[in-house]
Amino acid sequence: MNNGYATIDSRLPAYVRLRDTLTARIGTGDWTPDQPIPSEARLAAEFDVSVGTVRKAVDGLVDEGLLERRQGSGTFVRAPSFNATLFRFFAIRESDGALPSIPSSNMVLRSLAKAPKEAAEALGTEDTIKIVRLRSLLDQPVLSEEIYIPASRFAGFEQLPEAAFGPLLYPLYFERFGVLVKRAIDEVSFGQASEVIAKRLRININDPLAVIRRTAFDIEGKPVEWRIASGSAAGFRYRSDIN
Amino acid sequence: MNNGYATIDSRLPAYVRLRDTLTARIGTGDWTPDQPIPSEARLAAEFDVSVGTVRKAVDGLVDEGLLERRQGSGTFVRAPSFNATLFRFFAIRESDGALPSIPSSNMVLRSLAKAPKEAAEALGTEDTIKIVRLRSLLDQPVLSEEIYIPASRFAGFEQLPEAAFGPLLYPLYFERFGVLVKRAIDEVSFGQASEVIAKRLRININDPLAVIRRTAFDIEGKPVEWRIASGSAAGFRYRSDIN
DNA sequence: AAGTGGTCTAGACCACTCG
DNA sequence: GAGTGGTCTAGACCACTTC
Repeated sequence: MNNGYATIDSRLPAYVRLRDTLTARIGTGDWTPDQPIPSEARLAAEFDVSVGTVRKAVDGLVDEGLLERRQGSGTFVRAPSFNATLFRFFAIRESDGALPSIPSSNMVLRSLAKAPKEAAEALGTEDTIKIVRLRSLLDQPVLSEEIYIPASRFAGFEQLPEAAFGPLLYPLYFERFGVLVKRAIDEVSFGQASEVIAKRLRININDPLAVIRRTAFDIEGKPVEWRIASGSAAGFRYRSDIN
Repeated sequence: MNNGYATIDSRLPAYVRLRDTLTARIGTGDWTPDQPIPSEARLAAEFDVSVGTVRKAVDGLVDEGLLERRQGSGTFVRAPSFNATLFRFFAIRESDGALPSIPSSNMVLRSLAKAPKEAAEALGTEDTIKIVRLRSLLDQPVLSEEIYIPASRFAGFEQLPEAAFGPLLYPLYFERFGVLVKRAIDEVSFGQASEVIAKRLRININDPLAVIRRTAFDIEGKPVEWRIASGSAAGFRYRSDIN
């Protein structure tokens, strides 16, 4: 890992420095997913290294999922593919009919708030923006989410227009705040519905509840989001692919 | 993916053919984790390719976790590292005291058996060996497991001496049957304890239950194990690292 | 036909481990 | 000091996409 600070040169291998440089360039949004980035030969010339070294740098970013090669066309920035990777736990189904779609989202609250202990520990700060959402499938609420993000990195988030929000937050993080979620740790457990949660989900108090806590990290490994999501345990499915 | 059969030559790139050849050689156990495999230069000579091509083949296997490079020493077969990767869901704790250790295991039953529908579908065969285990932490049963493995690939499994079994099955699969678990899909859900399960786990009938279904796959992507594990929902934790 | 990534080579020198 | 992997080069030819 790195120390969390801008690790520019030191005496790292050329391909590592190039990789970091490219990562930064991707992060700024200079390059868009619809245009190829400069060709390997061009990059080699620009950075005064051999094509082989460029390939090795690009290889790393392809592995990380940031870039995508298309033979004959060029190399492209990948539109964040949170679809497949980070949203596997919405394989919630109703009465055995498979429903793999992404739930719609209703914003309940957005405000500056002091993070609760668990979130503050995960994020390393109490100074956060709190987001409460209700996610529904076919107008049926299935998941109640409480999300905390560091106010320092998401300044102004609480004032974004409603229209800016789609069903997924991570693309928004990236587009508006340059925060790219790269990795997350989920923890699934079971509990019972509190009064508030029961009302939101339209279930009874003390009904069994599935609870997912997630800490999400950016490219540099710094925590950028903590969330806790609750849904009725009945019919709940969490799928995880272990490689 | 490949078709599941020995995909030797066809007109694949040299590094792919070499990678497959090396994989096969690792699978047979010719190479042991305590001895380096032949050096890159040696492999290049043996297979009549350049060192760069050998590196690319080895790179792939390192990424897959089958090999491990040690600069100055050589490249080694990795002792199956199921520890870190495939056993993340045993972060079960008791009353808030973190207990990250691997649970011990008591064999309850081993026999040839017709797989239940779910297992048969996952494995593609009904002809299986059934294993029932009880896993405990500090003499407290925490997880009841029912495991099905294809009889064709694990012939004689039901007759292995008790002594052959450690707390983990995957190393055994590899050492005795050459089956290397490479990937698995877990599904966590919620249920209630049946009479049998309740008795095994020493809880009450209908107590809330966490249920984990897993399908495990070998290097070639063929399913080699289906299991269902149940534990009391209270205090249950399933951790998942998403990259 | 031009330009891109995909494969492959043959060699150089460096950094590290080990006897 | 010998042997190993780690980095890097400069070039070749192939396969594919696009115009």
